[in-house]
Amino acid sequence: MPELPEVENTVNDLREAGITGSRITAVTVTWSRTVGGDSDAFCSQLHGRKLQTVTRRGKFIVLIFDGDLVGLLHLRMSGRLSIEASETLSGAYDRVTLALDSGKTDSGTPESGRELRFHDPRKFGRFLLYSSADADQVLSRLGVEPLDRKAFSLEVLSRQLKGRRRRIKPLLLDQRVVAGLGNIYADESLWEAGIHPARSAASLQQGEIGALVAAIPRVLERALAAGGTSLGKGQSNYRLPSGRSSKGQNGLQVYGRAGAACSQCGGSIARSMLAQRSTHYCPRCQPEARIRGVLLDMDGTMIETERILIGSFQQAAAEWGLHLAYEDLLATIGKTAEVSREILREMLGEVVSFERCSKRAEELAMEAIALQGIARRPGLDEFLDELNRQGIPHAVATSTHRREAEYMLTQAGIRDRFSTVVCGDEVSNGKPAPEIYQRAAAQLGLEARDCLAIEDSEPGIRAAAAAGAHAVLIPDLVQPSSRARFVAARVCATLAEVTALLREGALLYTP
DNA sequence: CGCGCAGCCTGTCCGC
DNA sequence: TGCGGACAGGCTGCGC
Repeated sequence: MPELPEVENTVNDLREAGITGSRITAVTVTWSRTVGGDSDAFCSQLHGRKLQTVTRRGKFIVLIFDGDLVGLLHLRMSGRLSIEASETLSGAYDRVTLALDSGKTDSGTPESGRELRFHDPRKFGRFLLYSSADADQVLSRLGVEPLDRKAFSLEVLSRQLKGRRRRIKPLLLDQRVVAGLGNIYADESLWEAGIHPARSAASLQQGEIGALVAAIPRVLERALAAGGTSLGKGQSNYRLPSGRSSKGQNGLQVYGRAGAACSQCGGSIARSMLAQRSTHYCPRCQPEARIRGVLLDMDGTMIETERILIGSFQQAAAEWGLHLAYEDLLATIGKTAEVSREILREMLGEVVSFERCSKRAEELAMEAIALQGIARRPGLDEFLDELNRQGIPHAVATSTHRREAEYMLTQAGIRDRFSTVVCGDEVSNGKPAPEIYQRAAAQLGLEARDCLAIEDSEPGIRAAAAAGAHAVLIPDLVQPSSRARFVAARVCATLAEVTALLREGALLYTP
């Protein structure tokens, strides 16, 4: 049950209750395994000791007694401590009870006897005694304290994660790595850092580790301030020793919220099993992004056809005496085919039909291409080289019809770099419908959600996102709309930037 | 090294 | 209402 904030609150509550300085006058154990199997040894060791200090390390409550005796108390799933007057009836789940002498309060008034009771329905909790040297040895196996600002740094966590192929969530739950995180706060922290729980630790970028280093203390401090997290109302629920209530559960963003809306993106919180623990996350804010293939748009993404097409259309219109502004034509880029057709139709007015003009424009474009070829967009060659180097299959996913696409790819000198090309005339619904991307992924033998899709236009990025691909937007001639930015998983300035991410492994999150 | 699984325990909740 | 199964905030040990 309890994680670091609940344990910390418990410790604080014990301190406030003023039990330090008390002497143990009687010890009762009703479940011997709680104390390591030998109740008699436990009782006789504790009897007559004076409790000197109560502290916490990770999820352990550390009770320091006089005479080199240290109690390490772990609440595990359902453990709870309470301080009660001796005459209070003992509960059915009290596994260990320490009677404390009537110490003096600050004012010097004698108190009636009190008892520290270890209540633990599920019996997983442990209360073991050690010499201080042995206790140190046990505690030394724990990882860094996440609330220790100095100790819990980017460098320290980076070192812990470096080269480890283990998934990040089980790693965070490993007390040897970070001491005190449990299932709730591991999920919450990963959500806050925007990291998918199944990402391999080694795949995390410095920036992501930085986000985690910031998120973990934030999440824990918030829970601490709220008095811990208490779920449900049953016997095994967390309560403070004093019986005060906690309300940290109200601040949870993902834990126990499967199916509910993510407060950041409105998407649905998912729940799955990871390392036998239920795991909650937002698939949109915490993308897994297992990139197994890359799908590339053609016009504007790989080759500079948009400029040629605009120029040709302008030239064609001029043959009918119409002088269209380059900027106005530019505005048709990034619209769906239907919308841009309507805009162009309006520009041409009664002078010439859209069909005639675009047919002429196409001829002119082909002439221009035949004459000058088509330029590849900067960084394309290096990007394709990198894909080949890493053995990542890739395909073209274009709205352009087969005949023109083949011609343009050939003229641009990249036709032989693709064995898979899906064209607009081969699907029933063009972009922004997801069909082109779905088909391209299928032809690579993949699912679109395992693919990176690279696009320059809004309909394209919408198609890619709708197919479930990890959609990267590289704006070409027009500034991306806010909607395009919203659906894109990432916006990059150039293909070179994507190549760099690919080299770093930032787009290749191994599960 | 990292994963999955069983085990340790009892209570609660959900569907039938 | 009863009954079986899934699941619960933790951690360990084992086999692959």
